[in-house]
Amino acid sequence: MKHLLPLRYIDVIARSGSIRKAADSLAITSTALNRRILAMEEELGVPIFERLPRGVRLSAAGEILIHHVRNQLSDMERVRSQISDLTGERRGHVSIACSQALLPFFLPNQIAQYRRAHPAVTFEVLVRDRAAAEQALVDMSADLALVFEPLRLMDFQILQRVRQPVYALMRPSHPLAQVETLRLRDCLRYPVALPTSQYGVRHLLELAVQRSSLTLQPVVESDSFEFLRSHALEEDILAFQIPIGLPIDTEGSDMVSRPLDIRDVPPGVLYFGQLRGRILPVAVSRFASQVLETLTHRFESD
Amino acid sequence: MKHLLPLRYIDVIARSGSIRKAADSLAITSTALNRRILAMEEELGVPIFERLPRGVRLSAAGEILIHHVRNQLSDMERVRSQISDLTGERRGHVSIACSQALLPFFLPNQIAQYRRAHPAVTFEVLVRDRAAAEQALVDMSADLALVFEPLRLMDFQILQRVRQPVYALMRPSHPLAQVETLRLRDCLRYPVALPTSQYGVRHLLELAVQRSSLTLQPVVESDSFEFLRSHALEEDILAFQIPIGLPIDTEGSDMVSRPLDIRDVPPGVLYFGQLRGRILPVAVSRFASQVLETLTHRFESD
DNA sequence: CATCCGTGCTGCAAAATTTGCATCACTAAT
DNA sequence: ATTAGTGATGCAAATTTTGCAGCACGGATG
Repeated sequence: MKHLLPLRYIDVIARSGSIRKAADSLAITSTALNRRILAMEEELGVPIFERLPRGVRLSAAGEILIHHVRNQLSDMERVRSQISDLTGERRGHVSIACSQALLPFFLPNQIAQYRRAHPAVTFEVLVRDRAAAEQALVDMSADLALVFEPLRLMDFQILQRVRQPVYALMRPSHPLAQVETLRLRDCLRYPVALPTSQYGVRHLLELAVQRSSLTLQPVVESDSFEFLRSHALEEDILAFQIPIGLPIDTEGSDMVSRPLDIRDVPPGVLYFGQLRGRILPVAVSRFASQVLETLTHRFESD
Repeated sequence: MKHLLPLRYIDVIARSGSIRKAADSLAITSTALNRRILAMEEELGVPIFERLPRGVRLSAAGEILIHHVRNQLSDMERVRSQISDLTGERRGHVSIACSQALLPFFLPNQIAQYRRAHPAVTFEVLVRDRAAAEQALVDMSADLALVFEPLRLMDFQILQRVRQPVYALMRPSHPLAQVETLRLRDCLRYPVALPTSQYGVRHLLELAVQRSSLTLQPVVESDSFEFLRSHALEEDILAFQIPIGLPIDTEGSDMVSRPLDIRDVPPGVLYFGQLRGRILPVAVSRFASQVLETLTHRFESD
C-alpha cells in the first residue's frame, strides 16, 4: 500500500537510528528519505527525530507518533488479510517472541499443526528474554509472546496463564531417575547444571534455596537450555526444565524428567499474551486461539 | 497530513456515493480522484467500490477497508492532539450524538463547563434518534453518544448507564402540581401531550398502559420536546420528560415537574457510550470523563 | 420508444512533485 | 590534525499527478 510508505520510512529510521542506513535498507537514496522526513516534520509542525552527530533518535513527539505508525502498519496488514479472506485465500504472517523452553517441542508442534490447516500462513519465532519479549510486543516486531515468569506487565495483555512446575532432567542411569517426585535437598546432593540468572527457572531455584539452608553450586552454567540438556546427556548431572520444554511422550526418550516437589520449589507461571489493546491480524488471532486451546487442555491454568 | 489524503478520499466518496460529487467537495477534479481510486484498487488487488449507473457504492472489501480508514483518520487526529499537548496547546474537537432531552440543559451546561477550562476545544452536537446515534458512532461522525433507551447495542461501548424515571411537566396552576409523586391513572385523567412513538419516553408510557387497563389518548403529539414543553406552558396539559432534560434548580422556573410513581412507569435508562474499541482523541476522552463524573454524581447508575 | 442526464473511464499534454548527484557543514572518534 | 560518518541543500532530471476534452454506458423522463 503506497500511502503508508512514509510510515514505513519512519518506522525503519526509528529502528536503524540513521537516515542513511534506513535509506539503504529501503533501497532509496538518503536524499529522498531525508527530504520526506523533513516534509513530514513540516506538516506536523514538530520534529519527529532529534538530530545527533551519529544519526537520529525519536523526539518526544516522535515517540507518540511511532506508536500510531506501527499500529497503522499492522492494522493495514489485518485489513489486507481480511480482504484476502473474502476472495477465498487465507494468508498471513505470525511473529512470536518466546522463551527458549518453547523452542524444542511446543512451538514447532503448534506451528506445524496450524500450517497443516493453513499452508499459506508464514511464521517467525524470536527468542527473547522476559524483558525483551515485552519490548518486541511494544515495537510490534512480535504479535504474540510466550514467556516464563515475565518481569514488567504494563503493555502485556494476558491471554492465558499456565502453571509450570520445575522438572529435573537426567539420564535414565542417574540415581534419582527412579524417584517419582524429587525433593530439592536430594537434588542438590548431586552435581547440577543451571541456566544463568536471567532465566525464570534459575530465579525459582534461587528463591527456593533462600527459604531453606541450601546453596546452589552449579558445576555448569549456561544461557542455552539446549546446551544444558545436551550436557546432562553426557555426564550424570541434573538439568532443569519446565514441562512445556519437555517432549510430550517420554517413551523412547534418552532423558528422564521428574518434577520437583512443589513444597520446595514453587511452580513458575508461563504467560501467553499480546500487546494491550492491539487488534490482531486474523491469522495471528486464529493461531492464538489454537495455542490457547492447547495450553488450557494440556496444563493447569493459573 | 498528506499521506492519509487517499484515505480521506475514500471516506468522502463512500459518504457522498459518487466520485464526481466527492471530487467537488474535495476541490479536485473527478479525473484525479477517479485515478487515485483506480490506483488504490490496483494495489489492493480488489475493487473498493461497486460501479453503479448513478454512482458508486462500497464493495464487500470496501466495507472492511472503510472501517480501517476512518480509524486511521481519527487516530491521527488523536496523535496530532497529543503532540499539541507536548507543545503546550490544548486543542481538539468533540462531536456528540444525543437525544433531544440533552439539548436544553445538560449538554450546554457540560460543554460550557469544559470550555471554561479548555477554550480552544470546539464542539459539535448532533441530534440523533436511538438508531441513528449508534450509526453516527460507527461512521465516526460522532465521538460520543448519549441516548435514552437505545435499541441495538452491537458497536456501542457503554461508558455509563444512569436511571431516568419519567417526570410529568405542568404549569404550577395544574391540579396535580401539588402532588409529590404522581400515579399514572391520575395523570391520564387530564389531557396529555406525548412525543411520537420513536421516543423512549413514549415507549415507556406505552409499556405502562399495557400493564394497566388504561389507554394513552394524547391531545397533542410531536417529535419535538421543546414544542411539547412550550405547549404545556400555554394550556393546562401534562407533558413528560426525563430528569436530565429538566433544569437543575426548579427555583424561579415557570414549570413544575413531578416524578411518576415507578410502580406504574418503569424508569428508563440513559446510555453514555462510544464506539467499541476506538481510541478516543484526548479532548474527547477528557470531556467524556467530565460527563461521566457528572452523570455518576447527579443520577443513580443502573 | 427516444431523449437526456449523470455517471465512471481514458488519451494526451501540461504542471507539479519527487529523486539523485554533488557538495557543504558538523561532530565524534582516531 | 585527520578521518569517517552524519544530516542538510541547490539544481537539474525523472517521475508522477493533474486537468481538459471526449467516450461509453444505463437509468430516469416524457
